[in-house]
Amino acid sequence: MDDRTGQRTVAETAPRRPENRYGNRPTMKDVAARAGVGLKTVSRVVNGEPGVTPDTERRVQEAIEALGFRRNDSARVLRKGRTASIGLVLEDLADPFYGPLSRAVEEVARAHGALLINGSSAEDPDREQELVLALCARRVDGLVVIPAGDDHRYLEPEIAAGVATVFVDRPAGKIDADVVLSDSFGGARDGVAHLIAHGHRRIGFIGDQPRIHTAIERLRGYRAAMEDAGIELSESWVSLGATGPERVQAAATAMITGPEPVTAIFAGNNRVTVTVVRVLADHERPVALVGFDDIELADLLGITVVAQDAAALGRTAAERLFRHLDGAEEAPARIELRTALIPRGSGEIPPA
Amino acid sequence: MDDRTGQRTVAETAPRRPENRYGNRPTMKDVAARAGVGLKTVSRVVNGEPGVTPDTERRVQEAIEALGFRRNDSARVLRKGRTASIGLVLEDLADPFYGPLSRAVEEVARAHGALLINGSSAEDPDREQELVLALCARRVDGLVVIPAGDDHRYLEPEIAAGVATVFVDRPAGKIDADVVLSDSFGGARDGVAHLIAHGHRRIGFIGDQPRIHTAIERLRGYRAAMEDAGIELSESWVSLGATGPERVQAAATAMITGPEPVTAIFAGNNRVTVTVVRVLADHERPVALVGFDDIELADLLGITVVAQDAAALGRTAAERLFRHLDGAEEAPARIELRTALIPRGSGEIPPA
DNA sequence: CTGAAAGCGCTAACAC
DNA sequence: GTGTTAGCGCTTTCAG
Repeated sequence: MDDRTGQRTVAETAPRRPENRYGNRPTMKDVAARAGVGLKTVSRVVNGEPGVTPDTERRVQEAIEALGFRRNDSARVLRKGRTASIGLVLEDLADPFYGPLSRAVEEVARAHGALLINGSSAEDPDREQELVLALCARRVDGLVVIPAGDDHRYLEPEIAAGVATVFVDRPAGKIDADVVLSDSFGGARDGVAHLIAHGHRRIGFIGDQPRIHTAIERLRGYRAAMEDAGIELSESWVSLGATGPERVQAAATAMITGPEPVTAIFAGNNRVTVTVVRVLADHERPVALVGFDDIELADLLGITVVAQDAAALGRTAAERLFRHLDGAEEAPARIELRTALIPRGSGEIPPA
Repeated sequence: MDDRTGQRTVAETAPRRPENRYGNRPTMKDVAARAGVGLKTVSRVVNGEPGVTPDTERRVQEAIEALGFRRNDSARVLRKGRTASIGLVLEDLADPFYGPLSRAVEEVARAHGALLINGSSAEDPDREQELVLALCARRVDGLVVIPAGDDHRYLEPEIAAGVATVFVDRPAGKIDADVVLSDSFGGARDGVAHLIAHGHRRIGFIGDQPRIHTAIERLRGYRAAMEDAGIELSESWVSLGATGPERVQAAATAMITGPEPVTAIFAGNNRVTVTVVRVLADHERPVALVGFDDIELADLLGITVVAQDAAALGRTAAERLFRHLDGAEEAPARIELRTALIPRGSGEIPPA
């Protein structure tokens, strides 16, 4: 059983206690026994605490090495009460808007020594709640939530119990909490005003489902721009609903071929824009287009967009989260990030 | 202190034990005391175990509600030895290739009641190892890894200790482990053969850094196609390296303007393709292009690609992982997914 | 500088 | 049906 032989195959020299449920892993106790020291000394070495002789430390390190010991953070968490992990609940990680956002949150978490648990709500309020509560049961230190639902009172006990929470992209429903979002209203208004400045008056708006805050805000921006220009709008120019290709395609087709055909379309988000671009590509009469959200390759396709910075959204939210975790006692705030209109051609097409 | 008043504001009725580090949260013990039952009975109710009278159950549920109790999974994990979470280490969640992959892994995890912890290695082997070991310390049940490094012996003790591990996109280095990947060699060969079939003989290859397995495989495919066609290739047609825009732009420009200018380019991945498309857009002489990886809007730009299914990669890997966790004793395998050539125009341009 | 004992909140094993 | 006890692997406290 003696293995001072210095073999490289660490795994084989691990102790074989039969009933250990962690796949038979060595514990600090095992390390202590092997190094001939007390449990607490091992703890000190593992955590880099002072007060250990270099010689003792070496012996402990050797034992750790030989046994292939790795501290069990579950036990640590139980004792310390902090998991050094945060949760991020978003709509769909497969959406190109959320990848950079998640990555930005991860970077901030990493800088604070925390891991990130991701979850996709699929825009389903029940699933959002289920995920959030699962994360709370894991005792994540904090939560970044892109809300799917519009009632977050279920989070009140958690927040009261100390789970720092920041909402992103859309405000929380029925509770007072931090939120970081883009200026959807202003961005949409600017985009539509841009189309108006290029001579359009019959402008369509295709947006997401009305229960989604950003959809409503962008629609408000559209209406404001139209009103500012003194344009009376036809309700046949406005379409809200699911952003799947079928619905959007139908809506866009109806708008450009209907009785009062639009000469321009404002697309409410990246998914809408992509589908509208496809529809317009198959259409002979040129129709102008401005889309909310930037898209990869939009420059090559000459798509004018109102860009929001997904990474900045995530970064700002995460930084605020960690400021709370570090003890800052700031009142819930609403942080709004500016959008940027990027003209690339499609928004500058004159009315037919 | 009695609060049978049935107030809705759950948070306020929670007990105020002063020194609890979980932000003062009620435990099962508190619930038991309040419901006037034993600890184990609460545990039974919380976990839906049988053997509790409906009446007792109701009283316990009420106490849970009133206190805002939520089971502490950290303690549960410590006891049970399973965290019901898996880790996914990839290169960069902001890359559109990985979003869908991560989402697919998440869906499988969800179906098995597990959460997903994501981490980005930024293609840095040290960071990959750091992340993987942090996940192991958290005692994730399993690991899906898109390797950045080429030596994974550091994982041997973990795997031996029972951490199920599946590699994706690239094989593990120096250890024998499951891997799920796309047929990079075959895909690249098909893509280049497609260009050759359209009359090209001077074909460039721009790929990722040579330490990345897929880069090498795709280059091999390129060489194989060229050799099959009896084309002797000039080394000035081949360029491997970082896939940042600067390097790729320089490489592409050199190839199309050099002494032996290519009439077609095969792009080794999505990032390369995007940059090459931009370069070719500014170039007067038409140059054919086939890219590895599909890209959003590639259909509108008419980019011919060799598509791999990122979601299928993730799903397959995760399913294999959970099969292991469910006790299947399968030997490490290599699963290769087919790629699909999608002609859209850019690959069918004849040589100038 | 070092170690023994207590206990984090839960579940497993066994009483009653 | 229900409760009691022990203990998961670690950190905290406090004594040597």
